[in-house]
Amino acid sequence: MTTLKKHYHHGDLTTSLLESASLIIKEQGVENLSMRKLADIVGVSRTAPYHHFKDKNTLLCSLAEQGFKEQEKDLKRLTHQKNASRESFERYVLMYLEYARSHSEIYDLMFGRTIWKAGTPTDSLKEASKQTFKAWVNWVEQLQQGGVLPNSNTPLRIGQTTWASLHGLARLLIDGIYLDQTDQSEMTDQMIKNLCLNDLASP
Amino acid sequence: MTTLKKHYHHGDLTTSLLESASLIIKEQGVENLSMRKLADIVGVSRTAPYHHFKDKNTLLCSLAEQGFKEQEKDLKRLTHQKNASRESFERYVLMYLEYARSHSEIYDLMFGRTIWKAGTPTDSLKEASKQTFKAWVNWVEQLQQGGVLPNSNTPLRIGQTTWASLHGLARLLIDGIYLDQTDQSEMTDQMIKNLCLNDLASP
DNA sequence: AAAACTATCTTGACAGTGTCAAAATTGCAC
DNA sequence: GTGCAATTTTGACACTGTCAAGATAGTTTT
Repeated sequence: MTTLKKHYHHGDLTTSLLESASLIIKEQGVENLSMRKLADIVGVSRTAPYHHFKDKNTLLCSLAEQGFKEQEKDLKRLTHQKNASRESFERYVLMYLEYARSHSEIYDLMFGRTIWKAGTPTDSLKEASKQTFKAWVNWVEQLQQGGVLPNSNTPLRIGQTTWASLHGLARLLIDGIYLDQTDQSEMTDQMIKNLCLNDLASP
Repeated sequence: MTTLKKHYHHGDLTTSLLESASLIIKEQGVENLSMRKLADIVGVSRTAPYHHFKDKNTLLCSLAEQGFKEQEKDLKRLTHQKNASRESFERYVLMYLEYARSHSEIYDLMFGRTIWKAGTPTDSLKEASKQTFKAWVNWVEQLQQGGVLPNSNTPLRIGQTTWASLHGLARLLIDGIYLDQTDQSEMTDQMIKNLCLNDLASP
């Protein structure tokens, strides 16, 4: 973005576009990203991006895909660590919510309707999201075996519901409905309690 | 919408716009609602709507507000019914998810970023949503007293988290991420189990 | 070396969007 | 009927995504 060559051929427009787009949506939100502004910032004509991305939707899918890849890496690291303790799970929940907060626009692309309903998810994106979810379910399985998450159902089902809960919380924190910082942290604490298997041992 | 008078003055443009807008977003999604098309359908010029709604955002807020009002009514009915049983809660959860599914576009307006983040919620909308949430918390309190929801925290906090979970599930069902019908119903069942206080009585 | 080819980028154009300012039309109170 | 206020229209502007056709540069072939 900073290095703008004045050659006819840009060099590596594809990644340049992705980087700039990522920056724009981070700072101004996805609704303020236009292909034309993006092209302008990268220093190229309006339609140049269309030789690297079929359309705007495809570009957004690419952005979302990066997010999934990153999340999958985090999950796999946790799973290989083989530390399925409650503390470990708590750390992940906090990490998940922090990611959602600090990359709220990417998060919205990953799970929001912009791509999944209004747009059309790329095959590549669908695959990435599926892979990430699989990594999540794997970790949930470990957490069940570690006695952190309930064993009352399959890893898939427990994974779906606890993730839905986490996702719901993330959305509320992100979408501008809950802004009070105190509420946010206490909601998170309570949510963890809701998700985890209660320790029923008497004191 | 069906009755189009050819007078200069439309009669009741405000409600006519709301009705048509509601129909359009239901059938084509909120991203396919344009002020111009809307005006055209109602049989009025492009800018006529702007004398009834400050801008598109305000119109959408009005739509969302209707949704909140309806939801509040449902909740108050439940509360006055004083039947804080698990069955009653289950019915509400199913009803909530069914509303989200069948009015997915309105639901998205009520809780999504279109209004709350990308746009600016009207004072009137903020008030309506606050009122609805209060009604929800009131019912949660009854459910806690009825031993359906956990008593480990205040009605506000428990209300926030269980609603977040419900909302997360609703979003997944709505936003096109989970489409498989079998998964949907089993996820719902499991979610209810997660939310409710487990009956620990031995058989 | 020149010529042919391919990848990349640009210009021009079209249909669509939200919304503002000024002008036109109408219904109602007097 | 006259005046006023509510309502609607026309014109305009600055945007948007994206297509078709042409221009340019780097690469390969001869």
